[in-house]
Amino acid sequence: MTTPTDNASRWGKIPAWWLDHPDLDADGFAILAALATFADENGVCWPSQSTLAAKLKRSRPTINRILQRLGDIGLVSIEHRRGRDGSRLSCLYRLRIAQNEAAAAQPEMRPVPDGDRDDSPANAPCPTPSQKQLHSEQIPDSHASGGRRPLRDVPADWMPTPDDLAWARNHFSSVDLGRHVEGFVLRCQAHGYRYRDISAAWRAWLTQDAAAGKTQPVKSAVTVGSMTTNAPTNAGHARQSVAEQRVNAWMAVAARLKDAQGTPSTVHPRF
DNA sequence: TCCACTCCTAGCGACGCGCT
DNA sequence: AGCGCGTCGCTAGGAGTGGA
Repeated sequence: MTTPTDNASRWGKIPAWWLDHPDLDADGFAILAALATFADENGVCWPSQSTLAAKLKRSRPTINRILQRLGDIGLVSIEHRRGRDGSRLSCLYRLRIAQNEAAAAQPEMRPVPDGDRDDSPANAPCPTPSQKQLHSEQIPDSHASGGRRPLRDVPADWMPTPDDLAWARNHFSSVDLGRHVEGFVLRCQAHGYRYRDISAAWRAWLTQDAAAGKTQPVKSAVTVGSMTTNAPTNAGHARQSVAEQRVNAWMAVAARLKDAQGTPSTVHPRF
């Protein structure tokens, strides 16, 4: 446990994009913020659930449940730890700091030694001195204009827009988008998820799944620019899902539009 | 628009597990 | 006994819905 003096010298790094995450609520954000105050520059920490519960004035089961949720949506990875003697230690939490953080793109995320590092003062990670706001320019909130949109169910035949597909191809060229769209729709229907902006939600899911390594690579090259798609007539893809076929069709349309407009392929969406 | 009812969810206590 | 965590079941409050 930390003393007030330690708390005064300890602080955390909170990425602004967390606020825009479609599945992150106030409770989840509070825990992320609390974890951030314990985390090192790589977002790694291991305070006990009891400590978090005490800090946030909530019961430990509540903290546990919210942590599970954060793990489910990919903002935190939870690893159970054992001491040298086999005793059970507090869980290790890896905060997802970067928005497009892919598992393979985190070489700086080195494994944590097995020492009994916890939230005690001596082990509280020391924040780097370079965590000042480098970009003071405020980005206008896209939700501020036009009012608050109503929540919508994700229909069974929902498909990403050509812009969504172009964005996905630019950011995750190796991901099987058709399969991911199908999984996204099924997941939303299974859990009853509703969104104000389904496209933004899908992009967020894609980003999370790619970071968590839950996406499947394309079975063969799909080059939007050259209009090459997984044709259903291909014997190797005879079992191509309806969603995949729809996505491929959409990608073909997107490519046509792109070619027609002669615009650069780079898309810069924001969450 | 107001009221009553129903349903869902968050929060919590209690208990159990595995280990020293 | 103590520690850290998972899970079950209960309760209270809020949201949603339908009728007057």
